Amino acid sequence: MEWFYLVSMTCSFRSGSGLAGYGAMNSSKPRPVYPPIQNNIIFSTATSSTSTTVRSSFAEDIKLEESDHSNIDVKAKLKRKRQKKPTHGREEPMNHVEVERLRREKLNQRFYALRAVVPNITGMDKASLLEDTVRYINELKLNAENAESKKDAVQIQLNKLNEEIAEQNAVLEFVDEGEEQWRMI
Amino acid sequence: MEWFYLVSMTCSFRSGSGLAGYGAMNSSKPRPVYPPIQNNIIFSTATSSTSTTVRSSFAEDIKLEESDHSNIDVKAKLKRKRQKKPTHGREEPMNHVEVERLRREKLNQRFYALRAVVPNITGMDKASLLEDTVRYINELKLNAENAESKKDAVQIQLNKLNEEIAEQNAVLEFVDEGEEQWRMI
DNA sequence: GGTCACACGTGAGGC
DNA sequence: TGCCTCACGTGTGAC
Repeated sequence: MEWFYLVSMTCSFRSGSGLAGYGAMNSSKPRPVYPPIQNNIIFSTATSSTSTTVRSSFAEDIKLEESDHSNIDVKAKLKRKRQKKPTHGREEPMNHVEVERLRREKLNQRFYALRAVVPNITGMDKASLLEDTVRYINELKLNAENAESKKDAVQIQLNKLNEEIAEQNAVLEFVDEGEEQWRMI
Repeated sequence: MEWFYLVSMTCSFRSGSGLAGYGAMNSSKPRPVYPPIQNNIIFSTATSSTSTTVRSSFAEDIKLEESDHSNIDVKAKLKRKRQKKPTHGREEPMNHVEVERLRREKLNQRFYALRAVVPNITGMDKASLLEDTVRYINELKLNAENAESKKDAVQIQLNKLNEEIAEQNAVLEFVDEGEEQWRMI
């Protein structure tokens, strides 16, 4: 496992080597691997004290990296390159390549952010991630619904008890009043 | 807007025309557009009676299509094609193409399913979808947490009131008993 | 005409 | 070993 590297390395050194020849510079890029957050480990729904902290800071790193590098630096570079060459034979579709690379990069960052938010991920591929995301959203919806209905039920019980207590207080007051009147006689 | 078509059209007619020449049959495929479910309309969190039904049936369609077509039919076809040609000049990487197509298709179905589950989608592209998904998950988490804590608070109040009522009942019983004894004298 | 987003085929690499 | 997933460059249609 010597090819392990972090997520933000995907956004590094994007300036040179933009030749239009296809499949030439493809071998220098290792396959990305995801940081070992909740890989193949089934968590119960109650273990969210430590992992949440780690994942939150991780998502913040992603967000900072995304809003700093992608949206300003690369786009300005693209603008400059575009104005230099109006229409040539081979250097024209280079910015298209870079734009596409940027789009892919952004999409992958969103995937990483999603991976940081969704627990109980069963697989490492993107399809499994999306599947688990749908499952998790439905689960959360059900939980919220259950908690809400339980809260409503308890609230109804509490209101009923409040009425009961008010009634009992009225009875007590009446008894006290009668007792006092009875004593005055 | 005459190029509007449904989602399940992406999964149709995948059998023939697998030539290795690139970019030939690409012009007959229009740009995919997503069904008009909650597009640019901001829903509040309380409107989930009609839209949920529509989205649920839609997700079921996706699920059925995926588990029927992708996992059995195409894979069996790939197995047969693979055993026929061991190593040839041009027909060998065709199954790779088809496998890749299948993978892309599956991933897109997951994207559609996610789009059916997540409300308040701000953009039509995949990156925005994932961004809104993360936002929605955090929102749901917060909602569940709030409902749970509210439920706990109301439950505590109810327990306190129950104790109070029991105490008052004891007092009443004591008063009744004393009154009875006082009357017997 | 330029931008954006997408699907496609393809090489590479991990399991 | 083959199977599967991924990133890449490219073509293309809609804005």
